[in-house]
Amino acid sequence: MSEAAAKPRLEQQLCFAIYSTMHAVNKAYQPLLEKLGLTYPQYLAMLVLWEGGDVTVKQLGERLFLDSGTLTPLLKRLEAMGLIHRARDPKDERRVRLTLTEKGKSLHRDAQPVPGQIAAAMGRPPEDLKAVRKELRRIRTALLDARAAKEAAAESSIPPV
Amino acid sequence: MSEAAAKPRLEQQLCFAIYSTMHAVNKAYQPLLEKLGLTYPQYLAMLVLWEGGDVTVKQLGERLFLDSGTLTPLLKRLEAMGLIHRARDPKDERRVRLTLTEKGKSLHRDAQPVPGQIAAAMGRPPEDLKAVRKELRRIRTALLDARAAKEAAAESSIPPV
DNA sequence: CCCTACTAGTTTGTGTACAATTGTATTGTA
DNA sequence: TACAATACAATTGTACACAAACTAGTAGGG
Repeated sequence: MSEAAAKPRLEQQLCFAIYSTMHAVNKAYQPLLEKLGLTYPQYLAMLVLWEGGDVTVKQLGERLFLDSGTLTPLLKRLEAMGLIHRARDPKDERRVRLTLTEKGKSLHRDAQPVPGQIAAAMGRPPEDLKAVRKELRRIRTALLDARAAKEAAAESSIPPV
Repeated sequence: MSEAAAKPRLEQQLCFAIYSTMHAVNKAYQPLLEKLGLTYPQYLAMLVLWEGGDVTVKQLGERLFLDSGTLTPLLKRLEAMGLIHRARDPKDERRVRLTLTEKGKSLHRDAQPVPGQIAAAMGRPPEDLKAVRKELRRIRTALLDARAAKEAAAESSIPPV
């Protein structure tokens, strides 16, 4: 008889909160990144490259938790924009090394205000958000580990632990 | 000279934590939902329909924070699977009402264990996750409000507040 | 009643995401 | 050296996600 049973379960799910907040984040970035000509995933890739040195596609994928199927077309677009250069590593032709062009490097300056504007839109000092960030990363790790454990168990007949 | 300046900024960003955790969530759901023949967004739509009554596309979009451009093809797939029925509302032909088929209703039973399995994979009792969920929803609202305020300001020459 | 504005949904085009497959290069091992 | 196993990236096919343009239906003011 209590109304609790009839109450929406959707809004009570953490996963949906992550899902819908991600969309809101994307929409918040969109007008800021539009000026730079970037999408949010493209911006993330540029963030990694701005941090330093040249990187392989695999290394970028490990940082962003994305595979080459997603990154290859994304990186081709960045290359077409003249922001990066893609070239097979002469030392290991399997790898593709990514380097910033001058245009790509100079875009870093234009992107400086972005994090601050997003933080402002979130409406709370970064300290308060640290706990959320930390917990999200713990969840991410837990979910990915559970997945990896299951895959390992499926491949070998040896049960995990 | 401090190493802090050289430290990766990507991992310090809450937005990236949301972004990458969302992907992990998606991957965690995938093997569970595969048995039901659903994707995660399709599952969310079914959750709303399972909650009760028939719903219009617009109402569903408000619940899921998705627009009709995303929902129309998704709902067509659910209809093709025989899970839902889509029909124009005779009272207002602009609206499309969504109703569950018997097959769609019976799928609810098969989906019962899913939330529990996901919660288990997250590796912490739901109480600990409530704070995160709450804060994410606050962030989502703040970002969407900021966006709405900007749109309103752009449309009228009257400055907001 | 007519005409305009508005609303709901569909379509189109671009850009992620990812599983699965393919192609090429490297490594390990007999 | 041969040659199987592995590793890295690209390709293919499916499914979101959203802006913008489009279609059709409704409501409101004259």
